[in-house]
Amino acid sequence: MLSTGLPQGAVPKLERPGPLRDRVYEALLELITTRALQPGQHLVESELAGHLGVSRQPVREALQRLNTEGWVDLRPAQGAFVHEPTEEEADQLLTVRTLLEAEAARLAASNADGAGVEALEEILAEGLKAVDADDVDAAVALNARFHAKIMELAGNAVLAELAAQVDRRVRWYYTPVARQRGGQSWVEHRELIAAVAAHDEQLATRLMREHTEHTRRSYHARAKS
Amino acid sequence: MLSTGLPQGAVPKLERPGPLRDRVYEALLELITTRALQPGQHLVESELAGHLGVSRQPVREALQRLNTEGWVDLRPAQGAFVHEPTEEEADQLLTVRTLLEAEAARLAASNADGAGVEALEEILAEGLKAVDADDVDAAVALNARFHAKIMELAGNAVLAELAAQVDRRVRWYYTPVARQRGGQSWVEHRELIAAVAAHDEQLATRLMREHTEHTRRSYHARAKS
DNA sequence: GCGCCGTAGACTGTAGACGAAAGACAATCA
DNA sequence: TGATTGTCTTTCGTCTACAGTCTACGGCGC
Repeated sequence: MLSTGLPQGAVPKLERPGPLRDRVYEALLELITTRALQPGQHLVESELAGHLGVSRQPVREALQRLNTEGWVDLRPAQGAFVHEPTEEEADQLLTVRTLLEAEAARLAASNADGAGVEALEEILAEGLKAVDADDVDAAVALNARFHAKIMELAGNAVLAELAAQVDRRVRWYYTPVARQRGGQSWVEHRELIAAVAAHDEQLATRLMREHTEHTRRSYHARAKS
Repeated sequence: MLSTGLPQGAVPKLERPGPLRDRVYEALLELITTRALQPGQHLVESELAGHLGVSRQPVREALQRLNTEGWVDLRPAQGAFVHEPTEEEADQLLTVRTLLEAEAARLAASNADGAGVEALEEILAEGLKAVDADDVDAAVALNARFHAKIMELAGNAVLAELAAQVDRRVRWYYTPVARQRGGQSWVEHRELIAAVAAHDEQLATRLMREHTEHTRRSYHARAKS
């Protein structure tokens, strides 16, 4: 028993800066996903280091990580280049995403309890509100939160980690068209929640699969235009 | 047209050492998977560096990569520790593996041509030969090659990469029991090849799912003993 | 004897510097 | 005029050095 008399949870853990490489990683990922760094662009270590006010070392380590996660290509003795997505790769990513999300939906339907369903419905409500208000940014963000919550309810950490990576990259390729589909998908979300609440694994799987397939179709429709 | 008169394909491309970090990565991964470095062990950078005859820097970068791929845990300001697999995590990994392999089987059934099926049958023949000869190591290696070939036939690079990572880790957790199941699985492989050759996607999916589920059951049977 | 505090050691995190390879450009020769 | 070669700049890969932080151990007070 601690005898300090301090409120247990209130201590803010003495906010530490945390490893520099992680912050560099976050910063670079942000720059990439927001298209501030364009696909194919050559990332010069010393430039980034100077720009971020750190040494080259943390930058290198961040680039390493970005490389293993597929955001940048690390050509030996030549440097880092922002990955250039191809049509084929985008399609393959969407296939994998469909797979992972569908499984997550199945597991969520299997595991979800009342509190989980409630949380989903809360996000749904906010999402619909955002759509009504034509707040596309909020709608997109809430969409991500919805899928993340499904993942959480699935209770499979490994699956969640893979899905998070795949999802983020899909979102990157997909941002140009993401805004179009902002509203539509929430109708599908509602059905999915019902299936999860009813513990209907098969239905949940099917709905999520169709849901992500819609996304794929939207993507291809744009790609051809 | 090159006028050197050198034989075109015969030049061995002047084998370059390649980035040091990659070789360190390979070396460490080998040490981990072979249990030379045991789970939970503290990996001291300077020790590894000295042992491998390189500086700390390449070691750090290799550890970074091993961290993102889940082989080691990198506790801030404390160093790298070989990841300790839990029962729960192993189970989750097996779930994901089942998912990925089943999808690969489906895609393989959809895409495979004569040459692909032939390659599978060749591996199968070698595998059965290894089993007959009680050569467990060869059987295990061929098993990996078989699954890798299925992945290749699936023609989805993203899927293949994820599956390779998951597979390798499953194999790591599973090595203690892998040897038991050396022979049994080849019977199942034969059926799978037939399904792929017949382009029967559903059957191929089902067979692969059952196949990997057998693996899971073996694992749990061992875990409880 | 028990617990707390201070100190020392070890290891990581970060920075800076040097050598080497790859690409670009210009000068030279056929 | 075209290709080739030499040089030069840029950038990466690696090494060494220093500062910050955590852990462990010994001494001190209660």
